[in-house]
Formats: sequence, C-alpha cells, structure tokens
Amino acid sequence: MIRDVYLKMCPCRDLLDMVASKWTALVIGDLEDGPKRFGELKRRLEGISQKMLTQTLRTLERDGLITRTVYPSVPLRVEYELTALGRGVTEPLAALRLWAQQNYESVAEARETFDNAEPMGLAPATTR
Amino acid sequence: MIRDVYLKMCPCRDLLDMVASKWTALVIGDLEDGPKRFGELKRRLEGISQKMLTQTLRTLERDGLITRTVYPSVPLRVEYELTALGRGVTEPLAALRLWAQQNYESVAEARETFDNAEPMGLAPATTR
DNA sequence: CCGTATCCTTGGTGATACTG
DNA sequence: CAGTATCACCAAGGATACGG
Repeated sequence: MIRDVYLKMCPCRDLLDMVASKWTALVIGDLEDGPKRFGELKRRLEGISQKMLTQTLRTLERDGLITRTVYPSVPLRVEYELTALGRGVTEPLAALRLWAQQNYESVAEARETFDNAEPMGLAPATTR
Repeated sequence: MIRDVYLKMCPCRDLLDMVASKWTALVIGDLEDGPKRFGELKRRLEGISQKMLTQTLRTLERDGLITRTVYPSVPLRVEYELTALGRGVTEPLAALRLWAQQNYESVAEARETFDNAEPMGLAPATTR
C-alpha cells in the first residue's frame, strides 16, 4: 500500500521527518564507506553532543537503517553499519549534502539581497 | 570554494539543516508542478499551522529557493514559485519523500522487532 | 571506550485573535 | 485571502557527572 506524505496522519510522514532531521543525513553519510565506531562518528560530526549522537544512532537502529554490534573487548568497542534498508536512503541524502555544499554561495547572495531590500519603511532613528 | 557539511562552523551545514527541516521537503515538493497560492499550500500540507507555513515560505524566499508574487486584486492573491536555485533541490527531496512512502512498512516491522527485543532485563513488577 | 541519567535552558510549535 | 502578533507549552538539545 502506497502512503502519502502529505496526509497528516500518515505514519510515513514521521519517517520523512526522521530522515530529514538535523543529524541523520550526516550520520548516514559517514557510514556510507563502511562500519564506524562511536568515537569515530563523534569526531567526524563536529559539534554533535554525545547525547544527540547516541539518540540519532538509537533511532536509526530502531528503524532498521543501521545495525549496532558490540565487541566485548577491553576497552569496549561498538560498531555501527548501514543495513540494506539504510543503504536505500544513502543516495538522496548524499545529493542533499552535495547540493548544500555547492549552492551555499548562491544562497548567501540571495540572503543578502533579501535582507537589504527588506527595511523599506525603516525610519531614520526610531526604536523598533 | 567547496565547503564541508561535516565541519561545525561551515555555513553550508545550516543550509543542509534548512532543506532537511520538517516542512521544507513538502513545500518544495508541492511547488514542483507550478506556482501555488498560500491557501492551496495550506490545504495540501495537512496539519501545518498558518504560522509554520508562513515561516517556512519566508525562509525559502530569503534563501532564494522560491519567489513570492503579490497580485493586488481583491481579495489579495499571493503566489509562490520555485526559482532555478530551488528546482535544483527538487530531485533529491522527491527521492526522499518517495523513499519514505515506499519503505514505511519495512521500518514499521523493524521497530516492532526492536521494541520486542528490548525489554530483556525487565523485572516482573518493578516501578519503572 | 561507550553509554545513561539528570538538570536546565531555549526555542520550535500550535492556538487564538486581530489587521490590510 | 494572507499575514502578523501574542501567549503558552512541551520537547529538543546542551552540559555535566556518573556507570558498565
């Protein structure tokens, strides 16, 4: 049965929200070229907190996009790896990341233009 | 200059966050087949509040992905349309929506499996 | 090394009402 | 019809400390 992401109550919209959320694209992207350890991911995703990384990984694991393997060595060693299901989203997410990287300058320009055009009715020295 | 979305301070990460945010994929998707009025968008995106739609559209306009045209008829008429820049993200976002619609069932299954496997150390009648 | 628990702050989001 | 303004709230997310 094909669902419609435009329908409010459709569960697939939650799924869209999930893959389109802040860190998902980066985590999945970093797992593209093989399994990674927790620490590796943490280091690569500059600025992510331990909490958010754990949370993102849990969600992805629960949704079946990645697997989590524990090697009971000392010290502990945990690896995350994309599943077949997870590899299915890899491509669109990569395209999104690439687009962001390639079009940043155009967007920055657009912003400047927009912000300069906005203050049309700006009074010379009013408070707000 | 090519930026890296994995770098904390890279402005292109903000851009990634933007296109990957809750409503963006749906709004842009709905504009794929031509200009739409505010009300049309509102009706199509079931569950979006007026505030969030306005906010999403403003951001997209500011970033140069869509244009906003006002026809001073009575009653007022406003149309939103994708720019060339905006049409550049159309494809990956469509792929994402499609993936969500097609793989929802697999994900639902994975969740069930995960949730049933979790309560391993569940005590018979503990609080919490 | 990997993860959980807790506290605490912020802002995203919806509901509602009002204006051009 | 489109949009702004205000309020109120819950949950996302960071910092920190502790545990396996």
